[in-house]
Amino acid sequence: MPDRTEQTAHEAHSNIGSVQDHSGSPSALHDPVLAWYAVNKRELPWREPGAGAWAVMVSEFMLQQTPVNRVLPAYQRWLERWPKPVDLAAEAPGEAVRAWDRLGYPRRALRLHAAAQAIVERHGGEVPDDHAALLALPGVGTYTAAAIASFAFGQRHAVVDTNVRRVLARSLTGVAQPSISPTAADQRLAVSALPADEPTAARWAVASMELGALICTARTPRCADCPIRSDCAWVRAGSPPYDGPPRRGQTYEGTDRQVRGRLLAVLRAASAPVPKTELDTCWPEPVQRERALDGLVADGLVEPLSRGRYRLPA
DNA sequence: CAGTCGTGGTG
DNA sequence: TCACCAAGACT
Repeated sequence: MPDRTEQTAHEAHSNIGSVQDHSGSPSALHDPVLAWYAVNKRELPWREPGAGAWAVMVSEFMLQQTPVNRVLPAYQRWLERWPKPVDLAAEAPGEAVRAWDRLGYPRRALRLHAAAQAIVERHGGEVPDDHAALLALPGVGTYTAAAIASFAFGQRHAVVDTNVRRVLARSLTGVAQPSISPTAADQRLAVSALPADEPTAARWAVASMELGALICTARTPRCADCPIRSDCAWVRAGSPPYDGPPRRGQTYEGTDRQVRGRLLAVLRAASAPVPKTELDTCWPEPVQRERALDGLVADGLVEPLSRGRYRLPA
């Protein structure tokens, strides 16, 4: 437990630049969150000391929109099979899609494969430590570039994922939920909350994210166990409910995504090319079925062969 | 920039 | 039960 006395009267000189009025002071959060993390962090394979940047990168790709518990087995198998970028780069992209299993969003598998090839071609087979170089890799966006640079190389970057956006929205801005999609304001807020010192900033990045994953959760936050509850602007305001616009529910039944998922499941399970007649059994409605299959081919997830047969890309 | 892209666990 | 949610990227 962090040994903090009750809030040491926040100075009234509040604001940083143009960001909205935070009722909390970012620096007041650092020590409690870091201390909490030291005690409560999960032991995850990509966090082990010898994991390396490739392990971090693989985990980050898999964790894009997929929960930790579902990533773990696929992650283990992946690194066992492809311990270095060059190992994956030498494989057919379809093997990456197959090994991706049912993690969802299989284009991530394709992008990770392409990123491995780019790492071999541009960086001698080593995951680059430069933020701009990372950002230039397929499938690496603002978040993932910062995450790899911070987690794997200890650099100082604002690592802004949905967890961090929620933690900052509550603790600093005082609202129940962050904006629906990431905004420039979120990014600025995260930058302003970053410790100045590089190693401390790197620890803050994982720690604040972990806090969002374990305590400051979306549905039912465990405020009673939160190390910064006494400094949290949202708690101080009486934990007001979310009052913004309704969040779009993501329907799945009957969508192209469901059809794509079914088609790809058949192809993943097949060791030989699959006749289209077999794929046709995946979905009764022909127009949507064709559209889904065409989409998969266009995305490079499926390769059409002669005589109406299909397979994962070679 | 809003839409698209999988899958499964859960409150 | 069923809507909501999970370490986003890309167009």
